[in-house]
Amino acid sequence: MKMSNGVEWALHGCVTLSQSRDPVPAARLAELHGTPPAYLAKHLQALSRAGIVRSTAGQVGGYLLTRPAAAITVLEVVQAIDGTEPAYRCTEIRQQGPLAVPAERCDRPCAIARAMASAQEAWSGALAGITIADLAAGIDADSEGTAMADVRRWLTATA
Amino acid sequence: MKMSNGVEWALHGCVTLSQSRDPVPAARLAELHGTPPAYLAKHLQALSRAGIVRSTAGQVGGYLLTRPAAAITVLEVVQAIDGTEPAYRCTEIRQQGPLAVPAERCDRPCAIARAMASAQEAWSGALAGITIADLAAGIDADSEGTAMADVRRWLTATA
DNA sequence: GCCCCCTTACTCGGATACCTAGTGTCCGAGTGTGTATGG
DNA sequence: CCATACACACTCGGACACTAGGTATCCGAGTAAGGGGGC
Repeated sequence: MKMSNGVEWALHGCVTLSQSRDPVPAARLAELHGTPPAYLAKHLQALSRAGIVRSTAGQVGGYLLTRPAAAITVLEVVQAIDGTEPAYRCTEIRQQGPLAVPAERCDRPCAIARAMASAQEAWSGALAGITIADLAAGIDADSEGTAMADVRRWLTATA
Repeated sequence: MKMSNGVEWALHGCVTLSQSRDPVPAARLAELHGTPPAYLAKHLQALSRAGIVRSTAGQVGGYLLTRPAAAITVLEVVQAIDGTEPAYRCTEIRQQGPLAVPAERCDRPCAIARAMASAQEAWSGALAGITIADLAAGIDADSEGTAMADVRRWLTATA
């Protein structure tokens, strides 16, 4: 089970975008995070499709959050990049083989699928309880309150 | 984020093995579950390496659980097949780019990594709280108490 | 001086190669059983 | 009748192809700004 690497870039990108009131081009974000520009752009497209960011074309265009950072959960970003379907997919092997269970009695998921689904639920719940604003606050706390100010300064410096 | 398909087979296989006191060959398990025999064998090898099942060679050999089903958690089986490292791997991009944080101040994981780790913890905790015995009981309950008896009968029938 | 149009440079967006990791399969090494033989 | 040695059939284990999804990249379509020209 491996999560797409783009999730990390998308989360960092959203935190950065939360500090800007003007659109930020993908190339600028890539420069700040030291990531391949084109690949980061691909993931930003996914965020755009999910309605988390809004893109503006043209000369001073770029990406911008559609909502306040406190209204965007980590779960939304993860699902936008990595997809919404759960990690465990039941292939209904209980309906296979000599002891197959008839399909009519498989109205509810089997016990194994239920167990995996409950774990997935716990995971999703944890991520849904954290917002981009929380992440920004955490990063700020780690750097004694200077990190976000530095980001804001850097974004406006070369703009 | 996609979990290996072999996890489902391994869990079903462990439930089946919990119903047998004699070794069960991989080919027999594959027949019961309708899965490719060679591929299932590959995953059983992983379970063997993890110490969850014990293999016996020879004419009446096969696989057997090393512990009571109530002492084997779903988490163990999942990690044996899918690996122990978490789905999210932080690449420390905070140390990249023009606003890089010096490595000396990165003694603890960044806020994003902490958020993902807490979610992973919730997921692992949920799976660690369910045992193979619980799964067997759940499957039994779904079929009004006949499923495990049918498995035991089938295992001894063609042995 | 003001308005309109055009050029320009910059942006995103999707379509296109590459590469790792999961999927699936096969054959060889090892082992315990069962039988045939000799005492 | 019992012990021993052998041959056998069956088991696992690791090594070998194949395929899908993630990784990385590029170029074209579209747009807003800014400058130049006309009124």
